[in-house]
Amino acid sequence: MKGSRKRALLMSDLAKMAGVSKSTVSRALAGSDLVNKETRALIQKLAAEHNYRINTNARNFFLQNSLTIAVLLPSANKGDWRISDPFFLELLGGIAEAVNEKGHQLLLAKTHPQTGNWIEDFINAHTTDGVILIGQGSQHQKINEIAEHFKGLSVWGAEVDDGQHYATVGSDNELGGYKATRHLIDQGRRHIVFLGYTTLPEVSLRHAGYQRALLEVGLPIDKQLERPARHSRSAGYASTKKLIEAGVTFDAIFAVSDLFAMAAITALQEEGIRVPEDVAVVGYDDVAISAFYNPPLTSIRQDRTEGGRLLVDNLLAAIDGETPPCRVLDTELIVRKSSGG
Amino acid sequence: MKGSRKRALLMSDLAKMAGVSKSTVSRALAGSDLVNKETRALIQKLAAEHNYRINTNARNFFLQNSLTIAVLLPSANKGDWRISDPFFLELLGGIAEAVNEKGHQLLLAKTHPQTGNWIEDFINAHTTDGVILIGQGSQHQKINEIAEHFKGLSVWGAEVDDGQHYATVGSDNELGGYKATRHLIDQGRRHIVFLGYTTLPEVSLRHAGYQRALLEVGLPIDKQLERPARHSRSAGYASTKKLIEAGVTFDAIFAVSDLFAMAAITALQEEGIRVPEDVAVVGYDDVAISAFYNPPLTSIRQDRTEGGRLLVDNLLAAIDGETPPCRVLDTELIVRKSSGG
DNA sequence: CTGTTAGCGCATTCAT
DNA sequence: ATGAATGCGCTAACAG
Repeated sequence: MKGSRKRALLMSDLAKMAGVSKSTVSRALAGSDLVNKETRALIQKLAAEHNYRINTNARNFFLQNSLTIAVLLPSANKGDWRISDPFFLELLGGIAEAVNEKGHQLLLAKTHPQTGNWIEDFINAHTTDGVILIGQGSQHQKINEIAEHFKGLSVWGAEVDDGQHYATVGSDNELGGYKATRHLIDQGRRHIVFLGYTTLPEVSLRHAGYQRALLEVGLPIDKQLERPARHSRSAGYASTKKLIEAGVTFDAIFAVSDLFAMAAITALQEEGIRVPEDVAVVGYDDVAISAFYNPPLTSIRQDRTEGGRLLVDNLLAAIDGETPPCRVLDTELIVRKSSGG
Repeated sequence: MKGSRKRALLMSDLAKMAGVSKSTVSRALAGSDLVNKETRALIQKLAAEHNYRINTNARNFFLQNSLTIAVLLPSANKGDWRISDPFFLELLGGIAEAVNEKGHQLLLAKTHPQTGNWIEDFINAHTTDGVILIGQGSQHQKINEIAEHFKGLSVWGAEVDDGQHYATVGSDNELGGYKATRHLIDQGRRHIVFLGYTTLPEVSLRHAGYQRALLEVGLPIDKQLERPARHSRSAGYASTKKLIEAGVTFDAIFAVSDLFAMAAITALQEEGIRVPEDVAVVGYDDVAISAFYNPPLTSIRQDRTEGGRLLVDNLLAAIDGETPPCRVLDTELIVRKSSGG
């Protein structure tokens, strides 16, 4: 570290102090039983007293690993980082927790999927032991190709097909979509808008759940009510505005993210449409602010702590040569005022 | 990287292919003029074709640096990561942008200030070139002690005093507090609550601005209106509830963060108090969701992109042995519906 | 139980 | 303009 001037303490220094060899110090610090209890204690005391810190660079270099895990957040365009969705942040928190528990460090990187250098850069730079991808987006093909020859991958998203070479972690999207829609139906709503971009695997599954709920109670599937809006705040707003302008009749909205739901509600209220009286709204993710939204937002909760843990578990397993399974998290319907409950 | 089995391509491999020595390859890849134009081109072509990636570990080890910057996010208690405030996330986005531009990587770490292992661990682990601290919190003393003998520090927060050994980057908190309060006064409000925990340097300055605005127009400083609530969502909610229960008269709230403001608004509305008709509210940060809150939130905007850039600039300067100055960012009042505008 | 030796992959003298 | 030799700090054989 350039910042501190004085030469750092080395193992050889400790060795001199303790009157032993570097190897013994190395072993003692690693807690090896191979070394005499007293010498070990002495060395550890010395290290603590002199505030010795191992040179991680040297260690990683020798060990050919880094105890570091990269988390890649796809960013649509510069500035508009998708991480701006609190859900990803909360998930990141869960990942950080788990990564720390495993004694690893977390490297955070943004990526444009468009840009050539992508996952591969990390893979080969030897700078991380593995890569967690947050959101597979519409990159399944590309990811799958990479996963074919590289195993240190763990992906937040949805299982796509059987020929998939990487494991995903994600909530039970189909069931989540079903629960949300079913809840709206149970509130007496009949014209339920689906707000989301079904090209994304996760969203596509939520959409399947939406349709299942409708069919189950004999409601028609009205294409007019399916708004293929992109996964962003402003798009949710614009989409809802267009829906209103088009004069489409609806009494509920299922939005595939809370942020999206909030944007929709903003649009509704600007038009004098009341939530939940005129239109009931359910979101997805149960982001922290949702409880403090006005009206408080009904949402489908995904457990990010558990999600982060599973992502890390899967990754470490993959690095060890195992083939971890795709994991599906429970979803929970959190009923608040926005759905009329 | 354990994940990929086949031995990685080394410089010596490229050297063999090109029929030159390792040194030449090293120089060619670094773009040195010392090497013949044609050989250089050949080597670079070869490297690209065979998808050569330099072993970052080895490089860092030799160079004694890491091209890595750690960002430390203080977390109050496990699980409740302060990063859950979108503002920090947005700031993190700005930092990531700047870090990338400088060709560095970003290591993200949570820390409990209580826990012994803190900044020092990073400093001595040689794993990062420097450390960015997000929010000095109430740790000024501790940080200052560290900064005395270690220069690779850059801190988001507020300048505390002249004997300070580290540089901060932050918005003009006093002016921000003033602008917010003055705006409420201009809306005809007279009983303005200050919601924030003044132990934090940043908040203390915002509070100073609050008082300046009041004094300027001859309004009394009413201690009853100053709520020393902690910097968290739920506390903002609880604090506001208590204020109402106590029967204190007020017609406006200046909250020191948007999240805080939203929590307050939720509390108000639960009690049937209308925003902005009965109570006008101004927040701080102008977080992305604020525009889509209901009512849309008036707030003091801090430029996180610029903030991130300055934090990184300051850090790199500090690492190079310079003594960068504390930076103060402009603030901008964004008027939306919550303040009655 | 402990010391000696060697080498990870790179960038950099110092030669040519 | 290029090559040979050196060493960064550590761990892991291999000997004792």
